[in-house]
Amino acid sequence: MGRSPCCAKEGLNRGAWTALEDKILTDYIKVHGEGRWRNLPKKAGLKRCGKSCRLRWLNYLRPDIKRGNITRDEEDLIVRLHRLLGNRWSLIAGRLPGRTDNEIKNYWNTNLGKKVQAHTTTIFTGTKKKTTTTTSTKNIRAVESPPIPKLESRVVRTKAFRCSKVFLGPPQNKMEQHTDNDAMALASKVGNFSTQKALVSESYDGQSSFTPEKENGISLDFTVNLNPGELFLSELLNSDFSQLGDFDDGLVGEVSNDENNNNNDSSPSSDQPPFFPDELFEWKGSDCGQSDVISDLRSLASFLDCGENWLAE
DNA sequence: AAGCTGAACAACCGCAGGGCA
DNA sequence: ATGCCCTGCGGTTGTTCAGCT
Repeated sequence: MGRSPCCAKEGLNRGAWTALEDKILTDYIKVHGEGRWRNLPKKAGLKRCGKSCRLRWLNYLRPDIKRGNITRDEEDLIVRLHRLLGNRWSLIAGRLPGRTDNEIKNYWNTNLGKKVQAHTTTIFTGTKKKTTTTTSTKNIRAVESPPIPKLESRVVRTKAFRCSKVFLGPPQNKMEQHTDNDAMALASKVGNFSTQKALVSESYDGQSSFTPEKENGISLDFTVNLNPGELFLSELLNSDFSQLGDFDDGLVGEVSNDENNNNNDSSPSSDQPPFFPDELFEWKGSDCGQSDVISDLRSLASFLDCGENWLAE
């Protein structure tokens, strides 16, 4: 199918926005509201493309934007969420009121990514490498920050669709059957628990199914058909994980079977195995790397438990 | 003081998904 | 079912600025 270009580039301003442009855009949005970005520049009298206007508004002009340094709490949250979500900056930003995905992405790329990388290198090699962020005053915050937990590749791949109904397909083997049943038990136990959103991928027949992710030679292949329901990742992040059991603190950053997993791409952007609560892995005695996953979930849970306070500020 | 280097961040670009006609 | 539009997302680039030599 054809696609018209986002905007005709001729005669449009590019680069940094001027104060006047900012004012025009802000005034227009105050009057007409957000949206209709494509037509906005023409109506507002801006020589910008709609995309540019949207970006400028969302990343800079919005009144609820929180400017200033990323706090340690925010930094910690970013690291933890990134560990689980990967480069899902918009999702991460959704947990950081006033912060934009662009800001978080930039901050990650310039600070946290390096720190995490350095930390990972240290873990793998046992040697302390000098980081690149040591001298600049801009990086004082980074230097003062505590060691960042190792970036693990346990990333939840998310898609924003809902799931409310679960269908148990015929078990293909014992382990898969067990997992299915546990998943159902857990889903009913925690109500709105919404890992489904993160765990499932949509199949072509309109149903959703767990993607048979192969990790460490273990197939997680089982099918759970889900209709769009009420579950979102945000709900997952808001879920009361305490219902899942007593979670310890301090699990983030623990080094587990990395040696067994180092065939994984360290980049979180690659497809990653889903994470599951403990109940899904009573069979976890097999060495298939799930302890990391569980650790991540626990970490997220404990973190979110303690993190809601400041988030609510 | 001038040039160089790297960090920080704003902005751009291309792609994908959803909605609608 | 198809095609188009709109929007959002993530990766990348460009610019500015501070620190260092």
